[in-house]
Amino acid sequence: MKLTSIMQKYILHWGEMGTRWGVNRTVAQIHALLYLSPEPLHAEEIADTLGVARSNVSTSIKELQSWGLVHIVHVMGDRRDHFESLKDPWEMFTVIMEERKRREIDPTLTMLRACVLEGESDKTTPDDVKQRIHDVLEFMENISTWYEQMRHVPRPTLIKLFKLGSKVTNFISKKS
Amino acid sequence: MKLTSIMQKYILHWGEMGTRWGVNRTVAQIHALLYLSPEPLHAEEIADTLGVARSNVSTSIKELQSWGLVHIVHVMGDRRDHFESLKDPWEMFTVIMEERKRREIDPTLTMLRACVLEGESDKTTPDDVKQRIHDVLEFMENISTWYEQMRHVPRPTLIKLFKLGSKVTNFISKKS
DNA sequence: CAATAATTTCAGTATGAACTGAAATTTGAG
DNA sequence: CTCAAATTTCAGTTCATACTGAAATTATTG
Repeated sequence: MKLTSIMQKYILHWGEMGTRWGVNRTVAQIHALLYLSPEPLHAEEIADTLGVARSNVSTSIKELQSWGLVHIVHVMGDRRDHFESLKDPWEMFTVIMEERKRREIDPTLTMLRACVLEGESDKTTPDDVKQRIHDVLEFMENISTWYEQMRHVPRPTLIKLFKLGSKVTNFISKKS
Repeated sequence: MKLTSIMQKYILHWGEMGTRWGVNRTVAQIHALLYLSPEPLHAEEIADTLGVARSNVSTSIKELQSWGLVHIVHVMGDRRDHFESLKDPWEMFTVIMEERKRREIDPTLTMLRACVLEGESDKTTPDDVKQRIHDVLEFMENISTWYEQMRHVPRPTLIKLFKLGSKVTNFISKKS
């Protein structure tokens, strides 16, 4: 696959940004490439296009599949696996949110609850310290519950809400 | 500073989670320690408590200050700098959001706009590829604008909105 | 059921970021 | 202004993770 200057710029930047998240450069680059690509690509083509080892592509694709961002596709008369990315930015966004919640928020909630529980029978930890742990727990539980509710709202409604922006708050702040 | 079992658990977990973000372990641990600590700590005490080099604390504190999560405090009759963390989870959250937007979203928007611009005078990139870059730009601009609006909403209103959760959507989906 | 293509695994290597400790610099007190 | 304490800088080292290439495994075709 031949990359135009624009595609290169996009893929390189995405790779950089990936490292700022928990994602490594190659994984992010492959995702960018598959997102841009008009048709599904097979592993070797990805390796050639990005200049990385075939085996590296294999591992990275696995990672992207575990996020649910990339899916296998089969092409008639070709035994090789082909891969394609989700194409809807909104969907990619929600998939990533979902997964980050699962990998980061949920384990933290578990840890915080364990701390609070242990705190009940622990006389050595000062009360104000316990209080602060409790504050974090409460905050994250709020975020979590809010998110749980929001993700069950139908997409069109969500988009409408989104488009409204701060207009929703005019209404809310009035009714005390 | 003596860490109780609970505090250790909290700080170690926070350190782990830090690495999942862009933050390194020590930086995250120091932040956790300062958040829990009832009073501001000086660098050496932090180094001793966490078992890291004095110089490492210096660098990490700089990082935390650049995020606006930690501030210098001076204690009467002590020339050493002391440090304290923001204590309000909501405030910490918004500070982090703000900074991540600045470091991650804004540069990406710049890149995407450059791609779209270059695309206007580029005949080599297929139209559907250009379209997809445009889609991402549009999506991120939406997020960005929404965020800009939301951050100017007064905190109490925001919290109210938050507490409402998906109740806001009942209203919205009705008026088509 | 070969033969071959495709994919995955994995041991070893490369790379980059984090960390240390010593030296340099800055700050503050007398 | 001098001295000591506090802080920062930085060259070298450690450590974690990404990456490679070869070998092993799995799948597909005739």
